[in-house]
Amino acid sequence: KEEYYADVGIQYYVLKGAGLHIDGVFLMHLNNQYVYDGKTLDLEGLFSSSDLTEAAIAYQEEIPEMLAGLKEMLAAADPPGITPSKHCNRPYGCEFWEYCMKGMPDHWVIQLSGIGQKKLDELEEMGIYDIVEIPDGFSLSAIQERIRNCVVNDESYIARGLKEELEDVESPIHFLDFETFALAIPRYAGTRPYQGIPFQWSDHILHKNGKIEHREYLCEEDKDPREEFTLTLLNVLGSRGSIVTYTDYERRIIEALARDHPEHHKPLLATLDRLVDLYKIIRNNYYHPEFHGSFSLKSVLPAIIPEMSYDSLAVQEGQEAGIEYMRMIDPSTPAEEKEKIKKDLLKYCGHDTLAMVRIREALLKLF
DNA sequence: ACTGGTTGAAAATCACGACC
DNA sequence: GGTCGTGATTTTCAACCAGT
Repeated sequence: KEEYYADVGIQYYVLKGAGLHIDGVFLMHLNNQYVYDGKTLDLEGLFSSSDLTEAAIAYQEEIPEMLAGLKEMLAAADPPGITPSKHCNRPYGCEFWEYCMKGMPDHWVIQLSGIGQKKLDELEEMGIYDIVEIPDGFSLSAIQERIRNCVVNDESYIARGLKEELEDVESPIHFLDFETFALAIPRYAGTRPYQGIPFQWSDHILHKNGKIEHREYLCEEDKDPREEFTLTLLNVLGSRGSIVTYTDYERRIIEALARDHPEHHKPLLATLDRLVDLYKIIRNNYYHPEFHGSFSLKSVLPAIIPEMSYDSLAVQEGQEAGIEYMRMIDPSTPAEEKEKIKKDLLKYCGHDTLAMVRIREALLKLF
């Protein structure tokens, strides 16, 4: 990747400047096609490296000038006058993002879902930062046009098909969410680097009579959780009823489980036909100005159900769940700490599935 | 009959945003 | 960080046309 050249170049500059003699510069890559056999890691297969010696040396001439520029910027009384845009988060997030964003409008043009740098530059050229100021003729995608309309008129968008799609399900309706962790160095036989390993599920089941039942699973031992995960999951899903998820992440995990566990292949594949993606339904059929351009559960939930916020949760996003789980199964974590993590994980995952129940319910009430 | 340019459809690539 | 679907953008390529 582009950014690694600078990274490697600067490391070379620092080490060389510290007096080390450097024969060559190499970048090591993880081979994500490598499958661990469960016994010994084959380092040759796991890693590959590319020789970037020339690129690192070529980069050296840019560094002194760059450093001078950086020093000057740091010594200045005022922060550099750079308009915040996409570059602030690419390739990595900038720690001044919050600070620089303060001056931007509540409905900033960057919130137009899917907008690229080109259109943003055009708007900046015209001095337009607020979605309400976008001129009529300006070319926008269907979804961006929808966002603009909703913001300008301060109203939500409800497509005709929303009710129909939300009701195109069979009872009992399962609302399902998985948590996974992904390790760079594979830990279990038959897995690859960064392969997502599911360790927890939550299922809110809406029965025909309106009763809501909650079932959940969390692997508590330090072992490959997939077998137990699969068995408990198949048991709770049974053979009837739609399975609602948010995005098709769960589908992909189930497909991977079916691939890696031939003994459960059939029943796992049978669940795929029952999946319904609530994210897709909302993206295609509904918008609320408080989404601020994002259809993630974290944006959609507070807009539709303000009282169900994420603030009170110890675990607030998926990545954190995986990290906390690793801490929970770590033998060096004290028992009471493990207990707390367990509670937080169950609370988080259950919160997401209940959120889906409530969102669907609230959207149906619009009709 | 050949060349060069244009057009438009199809395919490939890229960017984005969602999940973990 | 990985992965995937979606939609936009770019590239490719064949068909077409005008001019020689």
